[in-house]
Amino acid sequence: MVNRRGEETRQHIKRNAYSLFAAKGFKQVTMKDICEAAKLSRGGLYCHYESTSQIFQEIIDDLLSRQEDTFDFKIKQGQPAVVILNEVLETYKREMLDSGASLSLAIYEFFSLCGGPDRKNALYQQYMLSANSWEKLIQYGIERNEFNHVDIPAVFDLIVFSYQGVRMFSKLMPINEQIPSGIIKEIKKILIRED
Amino acid sequence: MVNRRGEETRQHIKRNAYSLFAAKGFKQVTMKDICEAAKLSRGGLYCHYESTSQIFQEIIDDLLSRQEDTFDFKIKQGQPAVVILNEVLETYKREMLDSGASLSLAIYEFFSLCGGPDRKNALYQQYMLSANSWEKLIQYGIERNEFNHVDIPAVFDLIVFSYQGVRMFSKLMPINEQIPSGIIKEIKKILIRED
Amino acid sequence: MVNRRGEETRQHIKRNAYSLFAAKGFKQVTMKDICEAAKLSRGGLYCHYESTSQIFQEIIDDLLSRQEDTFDFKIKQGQPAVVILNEVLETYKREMLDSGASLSLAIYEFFSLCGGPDRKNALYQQYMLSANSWEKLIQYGIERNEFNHVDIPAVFDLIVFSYQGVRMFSKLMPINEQIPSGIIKEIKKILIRED
Amino acid sequence: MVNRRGEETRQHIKRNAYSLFAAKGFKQVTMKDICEAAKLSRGGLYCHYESTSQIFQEIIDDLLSRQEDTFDFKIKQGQPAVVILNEVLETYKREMLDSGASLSLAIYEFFSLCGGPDRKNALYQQYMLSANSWEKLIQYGIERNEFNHVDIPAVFDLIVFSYQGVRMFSKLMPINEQIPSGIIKEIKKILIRED
DNA sequence: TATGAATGAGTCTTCATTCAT
DNA sequence: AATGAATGAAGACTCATTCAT
Repeated sequence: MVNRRGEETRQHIKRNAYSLFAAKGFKQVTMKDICEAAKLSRGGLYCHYESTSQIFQEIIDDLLSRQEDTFDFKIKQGQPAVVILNEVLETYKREMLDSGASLSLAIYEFFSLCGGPDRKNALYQQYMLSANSWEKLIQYGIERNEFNHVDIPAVFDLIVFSYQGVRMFSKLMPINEQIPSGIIKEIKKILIRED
Repeated sequence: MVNRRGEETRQHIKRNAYSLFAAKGFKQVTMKDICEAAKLSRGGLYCHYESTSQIFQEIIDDLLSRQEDTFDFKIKQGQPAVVILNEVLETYKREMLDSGASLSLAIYEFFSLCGGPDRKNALYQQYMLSANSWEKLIQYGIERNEFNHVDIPAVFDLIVFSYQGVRMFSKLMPINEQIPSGIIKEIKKILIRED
Repeated sequence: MVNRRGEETRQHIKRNAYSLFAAKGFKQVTMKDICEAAKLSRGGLYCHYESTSQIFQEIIDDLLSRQEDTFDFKIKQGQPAVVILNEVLETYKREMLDSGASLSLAIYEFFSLCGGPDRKNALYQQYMLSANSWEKLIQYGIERNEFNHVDIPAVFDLIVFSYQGVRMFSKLMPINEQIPSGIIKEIKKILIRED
Repeated sequence: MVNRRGEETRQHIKRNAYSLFAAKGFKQVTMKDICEAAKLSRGGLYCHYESTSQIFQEIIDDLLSRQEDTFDFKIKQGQPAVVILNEVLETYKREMLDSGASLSLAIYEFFSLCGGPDRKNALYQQYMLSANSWEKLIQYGIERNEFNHVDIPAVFDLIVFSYQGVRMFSKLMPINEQIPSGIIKEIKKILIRED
C-alpha cells in the first residue's frame, strides 16, 4: 500500500490548487499561492510537487481518467439513442453554465504554454476519444432510425467546439440560460429525426 | 502634423506587440519582451505606454474599430443573403485556420485577468453588436425566402461559439481543414432553404 | 521559543538600518542599502519587512516604548525637583551633541512623507505625553518651592522645541558644547527659583 | 542688459519649484516634477538648470540675499529696542504658524544630503550673521536699559533654535497659536526688563 | 515529511540626462 | 531656447527554488 499520509496531502493540495486554477487560470497561479491556499510551507509543497505544471497536469489526468465512456455502456444496454443524447446534452448544459468550476481558461493556457508536442498530442487524443464515442452514439442513433443521416464528424465538431466556446466565454461574459439551451436545441434539431 | 514621430513609434510598438500576444497570450508577454521586440529601451517604451494592458487594449480597440458592419451595406445593396452568408463564413473559416495570427487566447486571458466589469461589458457589447448584425442578415434571408425560419438567437450562438471554440483550440491542437469546413457546412444546412 | 531565528534576524536588520537612517535620513535609505548593510539578499530582507517604512516604524516603536516615564518614579521617591531637572537636562544636552546617533532628520522626513493623519497623530501623542510629564515635574517643583511660578506649557514648548531645533541642526552645522550648555542654563534660570 | 526672456523663465521655474520644495521637501522633488509644475519640457528645463540642487541652491540664495539686516537700520534710527524686538518676534511667530510656505524640511534635507563642507559652512555663516545681528540688538537694548543683562549668545540660541524647532514640527503636527505665542512671551520675559 | 529563512534571478517602474529637431 | 523621444541606470518587488533544521 502506498504511503497513505502522502497521498492525502497530495489530494489536499490538488483540491486547493483546483480552485485557484479555476479562478485565475494557469499562469496566474504561483507555487506561493498554492502554499497559502493549502496552508503548507514552501518546502512542504516542494516535497510533493516541483512545479505548478506538475500539479496541474495531475489534476487534468485525474479529470480525464474519470471520464469513462458512458455512451458505450448505455448503448450496450440498448437504451434509446435519444435518451442517451438528452442526458449528455443536459450535462453539457450544466457545465456551460457553471463558469466557476471551469478549468477551461487554465487548460488553454496550460497547453499553450507548457504544451510541448507531447502534451498537445494528449489533448488531441482526448479530442479523438471523444469523437469516437460520439461517432458510436450517432451511428447507433441512425441505425435505430432515431437520428438523421448526418455528417457525423461535422456534427461532432459543431457540438464540441460550440460547447468549448461557451465554456470559455462563460468566464468573460454573462452567459444566461438561453444560450446553452438554444445551442442544445439546435443540435437536437440536427440529430433527432422528426417524422 | 501632431506627433508624427510619436504616432509612428506607437504603431511600431503595437505591431511588434501584436505578434508577441498572438504567439504567447497576454500574461506571458512582459514589457521587457516588447522592448526587445520593438528594439526600444525600457524607458523609451514607457514614454508611450505604461503597461502591457494598455498596449493590448489599444490593439483590441484598433481591431474592433476596423470591423465595419459589412452585412448592412451588402443588405442595402440587395445582394442575395446566401452570397453574403457565404462570404462571411469563408472569412470565418480562414480565421479558424489561421492560428498564428489569432489573438483569441490573449483576448480571453486579458478579459479574464484585467477585465473589470467595464471591460467585460465591452466584450458583451461586442457580442451584442455581432448578434444584431447576424439577426439582420438572417431576417433578411428569411424575408427573401432564401433561409429557413430558424430560431435566430440560437443559430447565432451556435455560429459564434463554435467559431470561437475552434479559434481557441487552433492554438492547442492541429486543426485541419475538415473541421472548419464541416462546421460551416452544417451551419449552411441549418440556414439555407432547400427546395 | 517561537521564531528565535527570525527575531534575531529582525533585530540584526534593525540595528543595521538604524545606522543608515541616522547617517542618511529616511528617504535616502533604500531596501538595497539595508540588504547590503545587513548582508542579506533582497528576498531575504523582504521575508521580514516589506518596506523601509515598515522597518523605520518598528525602530521608532522600539525607541518610544523604551522611554519610561522617569520623572514619575523620581517624583514619587520625593527627590528634589532640581535634581530631577538637572538629570533630564544633562541627558538632553548629551543628545543634542550626539549628532551621529540622532534619528531626528530621519524622523522628520518619515513623518512628513509617510505620515498619514494616523502617524502624525502618533507624533502628537508623543508630544502630549512629554508635555504631561514635564507638567507634573514643574508643578512638583513649584509645590516644593524649588521652581518659579511659570507658564508651564510655554516653558515646556521652549524646552522641547529648542531641544529639537538643536538636534536638527547638529547634523548640518558644527554644534559646539556652548550651544546646548547655554540653552540649558537659560532654561534653568527660568525655572529654578533664586532667593 | 541680461537676456530678459531667460531670466523670466528662470524666475518662473523657481517660483514653481519653491512650492514643490515647500510641500514635499528636497529629495522628493524631481526634475520631472518641476517640468510638470512649470509646464516646461524636459529639455527646456535643462536649458536653464542642470539639477534640482542647482535650482534649490538658487532659491536659497535668493531668500538669504533678501534678508537685509533690518535691525541695524532701526537701531540707527534710534527706535526703542522693545519695539524692534516686538516686530521681529511677530514676524517669527507668523512664520512659525505658516507651515505651508516653509522650506525648513527641504533645507535640512538639502544640507544634510548635498552639503559638502562648503555648503554647510554657508549655513553656519548664516547662523553667525544672524547671531551678530541679534547681539547688536540685545546689546542696544541693554545699553538703553530696556533689556536685562542676559547671556547674549545663550539667549540667541534659545530664540533661534526654538524658532527652528517649531518650524520643523509645524509640518508634522498641528501647531496652534498658543505654542509660538507662549514661546515668544517667554523670550520677552527673559529679555525685557521689568521694573 | 514539514518548516520557513534565505537566495538570486527576473520584471516593473521611475528618473536624470542626452539629443535630434 | 524649447520640444519630447529615447537611453540606461537604479531601485522596488515577486517568486521559484534550495537548504539547514
